[in-house]
Amino acid sequence: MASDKSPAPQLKSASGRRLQNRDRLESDILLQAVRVFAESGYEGASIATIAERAGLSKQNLMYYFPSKQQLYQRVLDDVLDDWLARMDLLAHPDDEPGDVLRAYISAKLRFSREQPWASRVYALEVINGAPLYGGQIRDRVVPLLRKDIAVFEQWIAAGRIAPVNATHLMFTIWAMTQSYADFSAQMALVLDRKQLLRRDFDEAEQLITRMVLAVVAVPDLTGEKKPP
Amino acid sequence: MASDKSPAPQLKSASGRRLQNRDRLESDILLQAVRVFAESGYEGASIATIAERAGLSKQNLMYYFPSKQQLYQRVLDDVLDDWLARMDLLAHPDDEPGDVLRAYISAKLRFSREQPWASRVYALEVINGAPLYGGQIRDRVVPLLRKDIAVFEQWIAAGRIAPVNATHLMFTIWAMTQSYADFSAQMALVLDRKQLLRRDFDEAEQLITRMVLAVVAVPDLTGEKKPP
DNA sequence: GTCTATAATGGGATAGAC
DNA sequence: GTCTATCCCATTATAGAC
Repeated sequence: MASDKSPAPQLKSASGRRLQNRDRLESDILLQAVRVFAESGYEGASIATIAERAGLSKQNLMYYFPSKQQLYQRVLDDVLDDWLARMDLLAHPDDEPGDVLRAYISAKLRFSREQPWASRVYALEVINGAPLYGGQIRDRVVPLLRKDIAVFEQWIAAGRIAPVNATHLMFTIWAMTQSYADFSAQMALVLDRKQLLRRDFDEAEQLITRMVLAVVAVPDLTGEKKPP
Repeated sequence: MASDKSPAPQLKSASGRRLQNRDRLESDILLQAVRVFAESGYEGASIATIAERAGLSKQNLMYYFPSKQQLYQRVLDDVLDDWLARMDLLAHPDDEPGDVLRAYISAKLRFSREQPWASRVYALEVINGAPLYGGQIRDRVVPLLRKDIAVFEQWIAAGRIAPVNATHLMFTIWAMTQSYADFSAQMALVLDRKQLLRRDFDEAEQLITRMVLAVVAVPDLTGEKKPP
């Protein structure tokens, strides 16, 4: 995480504290930045707003992040890092397809619940056609999605799940789970609450899991009815 | 469509042509505006860009739409008008649930295919928390969604479909169909094409329909296997 | 209705003192 | 590393001639 090129090992405590301070400031800035970018988009977000919320001056912020674009790309990098780390679940293609799918849906929904701003910033970029981040998506996200789709296809070839269009199955799982972050404002209006509750996510998880398992014809063992 | 308050009936052809001209200019502007707003968001879009693409000067555009906000709200109004007109399908709750669901999914996907910019502008607004358009969403969209959800619940109560969470069923249908407009850039990258093809939408429709019908336990009669 | 000119604002970025 | 001051540019919006 932190760069390892500290040139003054003799003052370890002081420089360490300084480094810690800098890291803390940077993460404060990034925490506010992801929210502001999610609320207003790249152009709509202003450095001044981010700085104000993080409790420092605009010019001081620009000491840590020399340009708005660099800050934005760093925000997206962190979003991807977090998401990719959580989504390494389909790396076990030999497990039960039902278990893997359940875990995948659960992890993706959890990301929507815990990091809604991250999800939204990424969505905004994709909707706009990924003008600033298309390269990273091509290099980091697309290969992962393709790998997951290949796993689905192996399962189909081995007769472990019913034949479906694996690519679109991935797209729909992505769409359903993602929307609980991106469209939560509209969902909250329909449900007549200020924001989505844990319960809503649990109910969503149950339904999405049932839909996916039903279409690939894997017995649904989640919940209510248990074998006697 | 055109306003009927023409004050000079004696010059019907001239004033009519003028009115026609104005309408044509307005619709040209709106056509470009929805694209630019979809590509860059509200703040990122500039009047100058819209005017340039529509083939007139920035100041001239502002003669027809006195402010950026008014233009934006008019764009969103038109998006909603189009969408609401197409989505009046669940108004026939006595038809076969399977037929209604098929038609609904098909119409929503068609909207994503034919009006991707409209879909994206709306999505951008919702993701940002609907700061400028929340009132209209509450007044026009939410009641419609609630009505559709109530239809699902009537079907469940009558035993015509399996018991599911009707609200989240609506959310997932919305999510899956919407994403074929909003996330088409990423989908195209995964599929290694410049843009989605008609075929992709057809395959999506098949899978989404199968998923929805499977989870509500309605026999799926779409396609491949027909009774002899 | 369309043009030129211009206000007025806001935001990103830089320079330099401390 | 943090602050003050400032530059520079893009953009919305208005005024007024034709």
